[in-house]
Amino acid sequence: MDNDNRGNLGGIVRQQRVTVPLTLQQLAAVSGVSASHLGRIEKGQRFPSASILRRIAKPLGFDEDELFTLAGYLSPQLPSIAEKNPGYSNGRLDPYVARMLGQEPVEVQHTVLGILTILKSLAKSVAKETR
Amino acid sequence: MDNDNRGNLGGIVRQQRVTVPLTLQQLAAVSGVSASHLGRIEKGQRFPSASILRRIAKPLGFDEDELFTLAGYLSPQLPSIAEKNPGYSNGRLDPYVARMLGQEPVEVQHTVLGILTILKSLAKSVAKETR
DNA sequence: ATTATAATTCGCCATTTGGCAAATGTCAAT
DNA sequence: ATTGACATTTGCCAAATGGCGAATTATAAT
Repeated sequence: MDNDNRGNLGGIVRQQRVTVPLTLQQLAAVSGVSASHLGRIEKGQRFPSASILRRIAKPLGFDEDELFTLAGYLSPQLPSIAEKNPGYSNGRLDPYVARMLGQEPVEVQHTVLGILTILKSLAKSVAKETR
Repeated sequence: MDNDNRGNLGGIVRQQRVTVPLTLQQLAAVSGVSASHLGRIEKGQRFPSASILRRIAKPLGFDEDELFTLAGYLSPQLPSIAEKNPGYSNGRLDPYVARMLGQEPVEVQHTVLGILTILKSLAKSVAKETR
Protein backbone atom coordinates (compact mmCIF):
# COMPACT_ATOMS: atom_id res chain seq x y z
CA MET A 1 0.00 0.00 0.00
CA ASP A 2 2.89 2.25 0.65
CA ASN A 3 5.65 2.98 -1.74
CA ASP A 4 8.68 3.14 0.47
CA ASN A 5 7.23 0.41 2.48
CA ARG A 6 9.48 -1.63 4.65
CA GLY A 7 8.52 -4.93 5.99
CA ASN A 8 5.53 -4.00 7.96
CA LEU A 9 3.66 -7.10 8.89
CA GLY A 10 1.48 -5.49 11.50
CA GLY A 11 -1.23 -7.88 12.37
CA ILE A 12 -0.43 -10.63 9.98
CA VAL A 13 2.23 -12.38 11.87
CA ARG A 14 -0.16 -14.67 13.51
CA GLN A 15 -3.80 -14.16 12.85
CA GLN A 16 -3.76 -17.32 10.96
CA ARG A 17 -5.98 -19.44 8.86
CA VAL A 18 -7.12 -22.73 10.07
CA THR A 19 -7.98 -23.26 13.64
CA VAL A 20 -4.73 -22.76 15.43
CA PRO A 21 -3.35 -19.30 15.90
CA LEU A 22 0.20 -20.00 16.86
CA THR A 23 1.50 -18.39 19.96
CA LEU A 24 4.57 -16.27 19.65
CA GLN A 25 6.45 -18.85 21.61
CA GLN A 26 5.47 -21.66 19.34
CA LEU A 27 6.37 -19.68 16.30
CA ALA A 28 9.61 -18.72 17.97
CA ALA A 29 10.39 -22.31 18.73
CA VAL A 30 9.78 -23.58 15.26
CA SER A 31 11.26 -20.64 13.40
CA GLY A 32 14.25 -19.89 15.53
CA VAL A 33 13.31 -16.25 15.86
CA SER A 34 12.97 -14.91 19.35
CA ALA A 35 9.44 -14.45 20.63
CA SER A 36 10.15 -10.93 21.76
CA HIS A 37 11.27 -9.97 18.32
CA LEU A 38 8.24 -11.56 16.75
CA GLY A 39 6.05 -9.68 19.17
CA ARG A 40 7.52 -6.38 18.17
CA ILE A 41 7.25 -7.22 14.51
CA GLU A 42 3.60 -7.95 14.99
CA LYS A 43 3.08 -4.57 16.55
CA GLY A 44 4.98 -2.80 13.84
CA GLN A 45 7.80 -1.77 16.13
CA ARG A 46 10.38 -3.71 14.20
CA PHE A 47 10.77 -4.40 10.54
CA PRO A 48 11.83 -7.95 9.91
CA SER A 49 14.85 -8.50 7.73
CA ALA A 50 14.60 -10.83 4.79
CA SER A 51 16.21 -13.69 6.65
CA ILE A 52 13.78 -13.37 9.53
CA LEU A 53 10.90 -13.23 7.12
CA ARG A 54 12.12 -16.32 5.43
CA ARG A 55 12.33 -18.23 8.66
CA ILE A 56 8.74 -17.56 9.62
CA ALA A 57 7.13 -17.98 6.21
CA LYS A 58 6.55 -21.70 6.18
CA PRO A 59 5.52 -21.96 9.82
CA LEU A 60 2.86 -19.37 9.09
CA GLY A 61 1.64 -21.23 6.07
CA PHE A 62 2.85 -18.73 3.53
CA ASP A 63 4.95 -19.32 0.52
CA GLU A 64 8.08 -17.31 0.91
CA ASP A 65 7.42 -14.97 -1.95
CA GLU A 66 3.92 -14.53 -0.75
CA LEU A 67 5.02 -13.28 2.63
CA PHE A 68 7.66 -11.09 1.05
CA THR A 69 4.97 -9.51 -1.01
CA LEU A 70 2.74 -9.02 1.97
CA ALA A 71 5.61 -7.35 3.73
CA GLY A 72 6.11 -5.02 0.80
CA TYR A 73 9.48 -6.45 -0.13
CA LEU A 74 8.31 -7.71 -3.47
CA SER A 75 5.90 -5.91 -5.69
CA PRO A 76 2.50 -7.55 -5.84
CA GLN A 77 2.12 -8.28 -9.51
CA LEU A 78 4.96 -10.72 -9.96
CA PRO A 79 4.58 -14.27 -11.19
CA SER A 80 2.45 -14.55 -8.15
CA ILE A 81 -0.31 -16.90 -7.35
CA ALA A 82 -2.73 -14.75 -9.19
CA GLU A 83 -5.25 -16.94 -10.89
CA LYS A 84 -4.93 -19.75 -8.47
CA ASN A 85 -8.44 -19.30 -7.34
CA PRO A 86 -10.93 -19.70 -10.11
CA GLY A 87 -14.09 -17.87 -9.36
CA TYR A 88 -12.55 -14.65 -8.14
CA SER A 89 -11.08 -14.20 -11.54
CA ASN A 90 -13.44 -11.39 -12.50
CA GLY A 91 -11.86 -8.03 -11.73
CA ARG A 92 -8.40 -8.34 -10.45
CA LEU A 93 -8.66 -9.00 -6.79
CA ASP A 94 -5.28 -9.18 -5.18
CA PRO A 95 -4.79 -12.78 -4.10
CA TYR A 96 -3.46 -11.79 -0.72
CA VAL A 97 -6.41 -9.62 -0.05
CA ALA A 98 -8.62 -12.48 -1.10
CA ARG A 99 -6.82 -14.82 1.16
CA MET A 100 -6.86 -12.63 4.22
CA LEU A 101 -10.37 -11.45 3.81
CA GLY A 102 -11.51 -14.95 3.05
CA GLN A 103 -10.62 -15.94 6.55
CA GLU A 104 -13.15 -13.61 8.02
CA PRO A 105 -16.74 -14.59 8.56
CA VAL A 106 -18.97 -13.61 5.68
CA GLU A 107 -20.73 -10.92 7.74
CA VAL A 108 -17.40 -9.30 8.37
CA GLN A 109 -16.61 -9.41 4.69
CA HIS A 110 -19.86 -7.62 3.95
CA THR A 111 -19.26 -5.06 6.65
CA VAL A 112 -15.88 -4.33 5.22
CA LEU A 113 -17.44 -3.76 1.87
CA GLY A 114 -19.96 -1.44 3.48
CA ILE A 115 -17.23 0.57 5.10
CA LEU A 116 -15.53 0.92 1.78
CA THR A 117 -18.69 2.24 0.24
CA ILE A 118 -19.07 4.79 3.00
CA LEU A 119 -15.49 5.90 2.64
CA LYS A 120 -15.87 6.34 -1.07
CA SER A 121 -18.92 8.49 -0.75
CA LEU A 122 -17.22 10.47 1.98
CA ALA A 123 -14.22 11.01 -0.22
CA LYS A 124 -16.45 12.11 -2.99
CA SER A 125 -18.17 14.85 -1.02
CA VAL A 126 -14.94 16.01 0.51
CA ALA A 127 -13.53 16.34 -2.96
CA LYS A 128 -16.53 18.38 -3.91
CA GLU A 129 -16.15 20.80 -0.99
CA THR A 130 -12.49 21.50 -1.56
CA ARG A 131 -13.04 22.48 -5.11
CA MET B 1 24.35 -23.82 -1.05
CA ASP B 2 24.58 -22.25 2.32
CA ASN B 3 22.04 -22.84 4.94
CA ASP B 4 22.04 -19.71 7.05
CA ASN B 5 22.75 -17.68 4.01
CA ARG B 6 22.22 -14.00 4.21
CA GLY B 7 22.04 -11.78 1.22
CA ASN B 8 25.44 -12.33 -0.17
CA LEU B 9 25.64 -10.85 -3.61
CA GLY B 10 29.39 -10.90 -3.88
CA GLY B 11 30.32 -10.27 -7.44
CA ILE B 12 26.90 -10.10 -8.94
CA VAL B 13 26.08 -6.56 -8.13
CA ARG B 14 27.37 -5.29 -11.38
CA GLN B 15 28.70 -7.79 -13.85
CA GLN B 16 25.56 -7.66 -15.75
CA ARG B 17 23.91 -9.20 -18.70
CA VAL B 18 23.28 -6.86 -21.53
CA THR B 19 26.02 -4.61 -22.66
CA VAL B 20 26.59 -2.06 -19.99
CA PRO B 21 28.46 -2.78 -16.80
CA LEU B 22 27.20 0.00 -14.60
CA THR B 23 29.58 1.83 -12.38
CA LEU B 24 28.80 1.93 -8.73
CA GLN B 25 28.07 5.58 -9.05
CA GLN B 26 25.63 5.13 -11.85
CA LEU B 27 23.87 2.37 -10.02
CA ALA B 28 23.85 4.54 -6.95
CA ALA B 29 22.36 7.42 -8.87
CA VAL B 30 19.57 5.43 -10.39
CA SER B 31 18.80 3.25 -7.39
CA GLY B 32 19.16 5.75 -4.60
CA VAL B 33 21.55 3.52 -2.71
CA SER B 34 24.88 5.03 -1.80
CA ALA B 35 27.83 3.94 -3.89
CA SER B 36 29.87 3.12 -0.85
CA HIS B 37 27.25 0.78 0.41
CA LEU B 38 26.96 -0.88 -2.97
CA GLY B 39 30.69 -1.32 -3.04
CA ARG B 40 30.71 -3.09 0.28
CA ILE B 41 27.82 -5.25 -0.76
CA GLU B 42 29.72 -6.29 -3.83
CA LYS B 43 32.67 -7.31 -1.74
CA GLY B 44 30.54 -9.21 0.70
CA GLN B 45 31.22 -6.82 3.55
CA ARG B 46 27.61 -5.83 3.90
CA PHE B 47 24.45 -7.80 3.49
CA PRO B 48 21.80 -5.79 1.73
CA SER B 49 18.44 -5.53 3.35
CA ALA B 50 15.38 -6.41 1.36
CA SER B 51 14.56 -2.80 0.62
CA ILE B 52 18.04 -2.16 -0.75
CA LEU B 53 17.83 -5.28 -2.83
CA ARG B 54 14.54 -4.18 -4.19
CA ARG B 55 15.89 -0.82 -5.22
CA ILE B 56 18.72 -2.22 -7.26
CA ALA B 57 16.90 -5.12 -8.89
CA LYS B 58 15.47 -3.44 -11.93
CA PRO B 59 18.51 -1.26 -12.62
CA LEU B 60 20.54 -4.43 -12.72
CA GLY B 61 18.16 -6.11 -15.06
CA PHE B 62 16.81 -8.62 -12.61
CA ASP B 63 13.30 -9.40 -11.71
CA GLU B 64 12.90 -8.70 -8.05
CA ASP B 65 12.28 -12.27 -7.06
CA GLU B 66 15.14 -13.35 -9.22
CA LEU B 67 17.58 -11.19 -7.33
CA PHE B 68 16.11 -12.20 -4.02
CA THR B 69 16.69 -15.78 -4.96
CA LEU B 70 20.22 -15.07 -6.04
CA ALA B 71 20.81 -13.38 -2.75
CA GLY B 72 19.55 -16.42 -0.90
CA TYR B 73 16.52 -14.66 0.49
CA LEU B 74 14.11 -16.80 -1.42
CA SER B 75 14.62 -20.47 -1.98
CA PRO B 76 14.73 -21.50 -5.58
CA GLN B 77 11.17 -22.33 -6.30
CA LEU B 78 11.02 -26.03 -6.67
CA PRO B 79 7.44 -27.04 -6.09
CA SER B 80 6.53 -23.65 -7.46
CA ILE B 81 3.31 -22.27 -6.20
CA ALA B 82 1.44 -25.37 -5.45
CA GLU B 83 -1.43 -25.71 -3.10
CA LYS B 84 0.34 -27.88 -0.69
CA ASN B 85 -1.98 -28.32 2.20
CA PRO B 86 -5.62 -28.07 1.24
CA GLY B 87 -6.17 -27.19 4.87
CA TYR B 88 -4.57 -23.84 4.15
CA SER B 89 -6.95 -22.91 1.45
CA ASN B 90 -8.83 -19.90 2.58
CA GLY B 91 -12.12 -20.07 4.17
CA ARG B 92 -14.13 -18.89 1.28
CA LEU B 93 -14.46 -15.38 0.17
CA ASP B 94 -17.96 -14.33 -0.63
CA PRO B 95 -18.13 -14.03 -4.43
CA TYR B 96 -20.01 -10.76 -4.24
CA VAL B 97 -17.40 -9.26 -1.98
CA ALA B 98 -14.72 -10.59 -4.28
CA ARG B 99 -16.37 -9.06 -7.27
CA MET B 100 -16.87 -5.65 -5.68
CA LEU B 101 -13.46 -5.40 -4.12
CA GLY B 102 -11.90 -6.67 -7.27
CA GLN B 103 -12.97 -3.54 -9.08
CA GLU B 104 -10.98 -1.35 -6.77
CA PRO B 105 -7.34 -0.53 -7.37
CA VAL B 106 -5.01 -2.85 -5.57
CA GLU B 107 -3.87 -0.12 -3.19
CA VAL B 108 -7.43 0.37 -2.12
CA GLN B 109 -7.80 -3.33 -1.57
CA HIS B 110 -4.79 -3.31 0.64
CA THR B 111 -5.97 -0.28 2.51
CA VAL B 112 -9.27 -1.96 3.15
CA LEU B 113 -7.44 -4.90 4.57
CA GLY B 114 -5.42 -2.55 6.74
CA ILE B 115 -8.55 -0.93 8.07
CA LEU B 116 -9.94 -4.29 8.95
CA THR B 117 -6.82 -5.09 10.90
CA ILE B 118 -7.04 -1.82 12.78
CA LEU B 119 -10.67 -2.39 13.61
CA LYS B 120 -9.95 -5.83 14.91
CA SER B 121 -7.19 -4.63 17.16
CA LEU B 122 -9.39 -1.75 18.30
CA ALA B 123 -12.17 -4.13 19.14
CA LYS B 124 -9.74 -6.19 21.09
CA SER B 125 -8.58 -3.36 23.29
CA VAL B 126 -12.09 -2.02 23.79
CA ALA B 127 -13.13 -5.42 24.94
CA LYS B 128 -10.26 -5.34 27.33
CA GLU B 129 -11.19 -1.97 28.84
CA THR B 130 -14.82 -2.75 29.43
CA ARG B 131 -13.73 -6.00 30.84
C1' DA C 1 -9.88 -15.69 45.08
C1' DT C 2 -5.50 -17.82 44.75
C1' DT C 3 -2.08 -19.89 42.80
C1' DA C 4 0.34 -22.08 38.97
C1' DT C 5 1.66 -21.81 34.30
C1' DA C 6 2.11 -20.18 29.84
C1' DA C 7 2.23 -15.89 26.73
C1' DT C 8 3.39 -11.25 25.77
C1' DT C 9 5.80 -6.99 26.43
C1' DC C 10 9.72 -4.20 28.05
C1' DG C 11 14.46 -2.69 29.11
C1' DC C 12 18.85 -3.21 27.86
C1' DC C 13 22.56 -3.78 24.62
C1' DA C 14 25.69 -6.06 21.13
C1' DT C 15 25.81 -6.18 16.25
C1' DT C 16 24.67 -4.70 11.69
C1' DT C 17 23.19 -1.65 8.28
C1' DG C 18 23.76 2.11 5.34
C1' DG C 19 24.96 7.13 4.46
C1' DC C 20 28.40 10.91 4.21
C1' DA C 21 32.78 12.67 3.43
C1' DA C 22 37.48 12.07 2.91
C1' DA C 23 41.04 9.22 1.03
C1' DT C 24 42.74 6.45 -2.45
C1' DG C 25 42.91 4.38 -7.03
C1' DT C 26 42.50 4.43 -12.30
C1' DC C 27 43.18 6.20 -16.70
C1' DA C 28 43.09 9.14 -20.63
C1' DA C 29 44.85 13.57 -22.32
C1' DT C 30 48.03 16.81 -22.13
C1' DA D 1 55.30 13.08 -15.42
C1' DT D 2 51.26 15.88 -14.27
C1' DT D 3 46.76 17.11 -14.28
C1' DG D 4 41.86 16.37 -14.23
C1' DA D 5 37.83 13.66 -14.02
C1' DC D 6 35.82 9.81 -12.38
C1' DA D 7 35.45 5.46 -9.74
C1' DT D 8 36.16 2.78 -5.66
C1' DT D 9 37.37 2.09 -0.89
C1' DT D 10 37.73 3.54 3.93
C1' DG D 11 36.69 5.80 8.46
C1' DC D 12 33.28 7.21 11.06
C1' DC D 13 28.75 7.31 13.06
C1' DA D 14 23.59 7.48 13.64
C1' DA D 15 19.91 4.44 13.35
C1' DA D 16 17.88 -0.11 13.16
C1' DT D 17 17.79 -5.01 14.06
C1' DG D 18 17.27 -8.81 16.94
C1' DG D 19 18.38 -11.61 21.23
C1' DC D 20 18.21 -12.31 26.31
C1' DG D 21 16.22 -12.02 30.66
C1' DA D 22 13.08 -9.73 33.68
C1' DA D 23 8.57 -7.80 34.42
C1' DT D 24 3.98 -7.93 33.26
C1' DT D 25 -0.26 -9.84 31.73
C1' DA D 26 -3.43 -13.42 30.32
C1' DT D 27 -5.29 -18.21 31.05
C1' DA D 28 -6.33 -22.33 33.78
C1' DA D 29 -7.03 -25.04 37.59
C1' DT D 30 -7.92 -25.56 42.02
